[in-house]
Amino acid sequence: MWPRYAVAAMDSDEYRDSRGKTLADYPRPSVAVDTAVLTLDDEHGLLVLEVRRASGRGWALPGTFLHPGETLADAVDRSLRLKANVGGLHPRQLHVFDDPRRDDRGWVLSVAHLDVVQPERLQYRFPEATRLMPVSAPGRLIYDHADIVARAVEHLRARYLDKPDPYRLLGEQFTIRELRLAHEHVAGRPLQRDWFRRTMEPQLVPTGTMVSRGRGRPAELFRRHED
Amino acid sequence: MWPRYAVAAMDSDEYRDSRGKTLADYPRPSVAVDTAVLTLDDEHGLLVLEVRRASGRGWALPGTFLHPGETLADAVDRSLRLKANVGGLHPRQLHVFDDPRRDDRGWVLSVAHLDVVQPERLQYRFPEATRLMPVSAPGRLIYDHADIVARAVEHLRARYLDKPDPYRLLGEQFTIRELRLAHEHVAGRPLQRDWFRRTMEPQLVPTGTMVSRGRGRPAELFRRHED
DNA sequence: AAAATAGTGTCTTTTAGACACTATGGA
DNA sequence: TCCATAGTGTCTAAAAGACACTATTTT
Repeated sequence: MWPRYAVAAMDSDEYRDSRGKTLADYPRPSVAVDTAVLTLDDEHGLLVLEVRRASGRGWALPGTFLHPGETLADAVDRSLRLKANVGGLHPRQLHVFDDPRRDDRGWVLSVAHLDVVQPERLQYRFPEATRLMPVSAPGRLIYDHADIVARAVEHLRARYLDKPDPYRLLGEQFTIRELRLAHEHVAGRPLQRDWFRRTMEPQLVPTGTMVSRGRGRPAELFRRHED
Repeated sequence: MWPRYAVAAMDSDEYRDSRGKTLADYPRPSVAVDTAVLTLDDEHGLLVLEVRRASGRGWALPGTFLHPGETLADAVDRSLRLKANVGGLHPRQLHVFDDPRRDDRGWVLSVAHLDVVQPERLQYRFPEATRLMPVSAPGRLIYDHADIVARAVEHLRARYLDKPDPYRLLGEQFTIRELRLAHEHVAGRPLQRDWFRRTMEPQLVPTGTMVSRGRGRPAELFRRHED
């Protein structure tokens, strides 16, 4: 047990050692961001964007070190532009990986992020420095990046349970069928057609436009509510 | 758009500037942890532990800077022992606050945490350097600490919806009534007595022991499943 | 006896799931 | 015409919520 005066003296915002340094002057970790960028493919389902390591060997999620004056979202955005030529996204934090020995380059904390993009935004990505892999078989990834992909999918699943495409995998307008197929890819299992319509339709705005895609009766296009 | 060779050259794990420094040698942020320690009081409901600032003015959540070689959980544990004389907890990450200007002492990232403790563990806390406040009225807190409390409660509520006291606010054994009162304090609203028993009892192990607490028919003590 | 609490039976409402039917286009 | 898909009615099963009753204790 500590005497009470010790508490105030050792509070990090006032404590100074014999050389007059504050705790903030002591060694600091590098802070990195690593992002699982997910997108949707009609054939292969949910895909994750991977980038070739600088050494040329192996694949990783796009990431970078946090620069002074930058927010984490800024750093995620910068890393995606730089490593994969993808821009304009809305990253969300997932987890901080903090094992002091996780990175052989030194003391590096990594803030894992999730980002979701429409497939068209990935069409100009660097063709040889990047690849898209199914989230169910992301290949061999460095460090804890496979773990990040798993957390990203888990997060996405929870969000897609009862709301129509909250992360906007689809464009502005879509049929209920397209919406259901997207949700099935996220959920990793088939969803019931009638139940799906009845839960989602009240949360959408009908456009009145009918579209015929392939065989079968034309379907109505819906869009999201403004908010 | 960047030529492909630029990608490899600027990858953070190989890039060197004209002075041969890697990106990891560039300025790094201080990393702090701040923790909303929640506990339960029969009268006042959910309480949050606050500590007096070193300057003596104002209150804050307990926190500290991350030290080299330490995990975030280690830092949380250290800060609670040092500032409040509370130990042996199991913190969970909530969010990284990353506004470069959020702390007037410089560039400081803060990883917000939640921790839940049984009230007895707080009985030896520093009496004048700490206080316990209701989460609904935490008083004036510095920086974004009120936001951390709100996130902590929100997280707790989600976890307490359908599982019996997952964060162990209560001890080893308890009656269904005690469990329900704890859940009502977390939920911030009364819960239905019969529905609550029917959802929780199958998830508990009966001990066979009956206890009489105050008036009314004695109730059976239950305990959690081993896992 | 009165009041308070434990524990349970049962009814109603809501929701999820299942099945089936009609409607409307393309091949 | 056949087939695929859209859209809807309706039944069933499961879950949530509401109400009431009996049981057992303290005051």
